[in-house]
Amino acid sequence: MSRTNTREEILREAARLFAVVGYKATSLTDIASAVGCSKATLLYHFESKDAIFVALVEPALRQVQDLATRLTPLAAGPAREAAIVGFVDLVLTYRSEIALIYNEILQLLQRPAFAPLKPAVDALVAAFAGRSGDPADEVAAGVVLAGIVTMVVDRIDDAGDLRDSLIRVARRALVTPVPQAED
Amino acid sequence: MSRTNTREEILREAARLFAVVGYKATSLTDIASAVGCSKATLLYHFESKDAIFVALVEPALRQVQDLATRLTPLAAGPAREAAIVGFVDLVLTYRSEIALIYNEILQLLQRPAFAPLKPAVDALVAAFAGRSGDPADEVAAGVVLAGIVTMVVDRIDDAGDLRDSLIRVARRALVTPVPQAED
DNA sequence: GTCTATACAAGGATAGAC
DNA sequence: GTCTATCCTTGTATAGAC
Repeated sequence: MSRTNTREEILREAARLFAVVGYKATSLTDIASAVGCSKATLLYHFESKDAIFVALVEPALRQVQDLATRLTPLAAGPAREAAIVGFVDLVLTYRSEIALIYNEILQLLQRPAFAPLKPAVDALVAAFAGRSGDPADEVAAGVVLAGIVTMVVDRIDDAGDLRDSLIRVARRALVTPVPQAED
Repeated sequence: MSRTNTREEILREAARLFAVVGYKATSLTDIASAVGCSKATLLYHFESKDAIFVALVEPALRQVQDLATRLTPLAAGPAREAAIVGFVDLVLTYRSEIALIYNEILQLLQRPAFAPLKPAVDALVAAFAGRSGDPADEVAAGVVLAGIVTMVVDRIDDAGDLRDSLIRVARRALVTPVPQAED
């Protein structure tokens, strides 16, 4: 099969497959058959499976670096505001590429053994959100919950004030009014 | 080699290896040689490599469910506070087990192609933290940054107010005073 | 319970023809 | 540029002796 843009097709199909089943779970054979070519053709256009992945996320990588560069000359206050808005927009723009990376975890969590986790996490998120039912509050709750988990892994050897810092940022982030219950 | 607690030893060594090199990157052969037994012995005690992993994270899973259950009878306000403190403590307690899951991503990010990402993320975190240098502010910054990324992936199909919600929670969470610069 | 030996499948990657 | 065929390695799992 002859094409003008085999390389692009490989990237497109690889992105689709990585997004659906994850990077590790996608084999060169899978990509090849999706594209309609052989594994050898894949490896003619890309040095390795790894290289395909890197090619996919590379534009996003560059944009993060650009954002960081743009922040450098700014004073602390404006830098923070620019970082917040710039980062949110960046992440939204490259959500598919980021999902490629996060899917490695989602694959793990989708096993039957983890099924009971979902309702428990939902209950936690609702509690974080003050049971308001407001989507904005649930987003905030999700940010806090996921952020806490990530930071603990990131600072796995921390022996200091991590606990207090986490609790304080969570309280700050979740300052919406709580609906009054009567009993 | 005869042991009273081969099963425990398998879990211990598997946890160590999974934590160091990741789940996927750890083979049954690796675990067997760390324990000092054969692959066949591993598979006598556990149905599969997967079963070893599940056995490792299962206690953490149960604790999350327990926490969610404890929150159920509480009113919104107390539930939120109990959720925050309970969740932080839970995550800190089971950090190693959680790291097992997150290592799948960390493996990806540790490749050479992603090396330039680290300084860029550090700059973003510093900007989020208002360049205060305070560790507590950097923890807050990390929570917000990681939380935003996770939520965007989680709500990948969102077409609504996600952007605004994210920006607002970030501003709320990062309300520390910013050092004044003179120019 | 534990071992050795082995079977089996699948993945990434390469050689060389066309 | 693309293919077929093949190689090598690794992971999972089983059989059967001890």
